[in-house]
Amino acid sequence: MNIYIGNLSYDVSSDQLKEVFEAYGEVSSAKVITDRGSGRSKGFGFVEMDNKAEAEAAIEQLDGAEIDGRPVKVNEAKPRN
DNA sequence: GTTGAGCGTT
Repeated sequence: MNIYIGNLSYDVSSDQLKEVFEAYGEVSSAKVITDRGSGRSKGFGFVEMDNKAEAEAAIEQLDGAEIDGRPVKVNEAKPRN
């Protein structure tokens, strides 16, 4: 399952994002999107979890939770084009 | 600061 995380702090790295989600299950990949030109975070990211039940639990538990002082928005990701 | 890449080209 693919998960979108919005309203992320610019200080959160892909590794930190992965650590947060790993508290709820196995994370196959995690990525914070950074601006290609400036190299700075765009304030959102993605996490992939193989186990659907764990993914749904992570979304439910982490939506609105604070990461680095910011209440993040978490939901199932749209497909990338 | 809300739905992904790439930077020697796409």
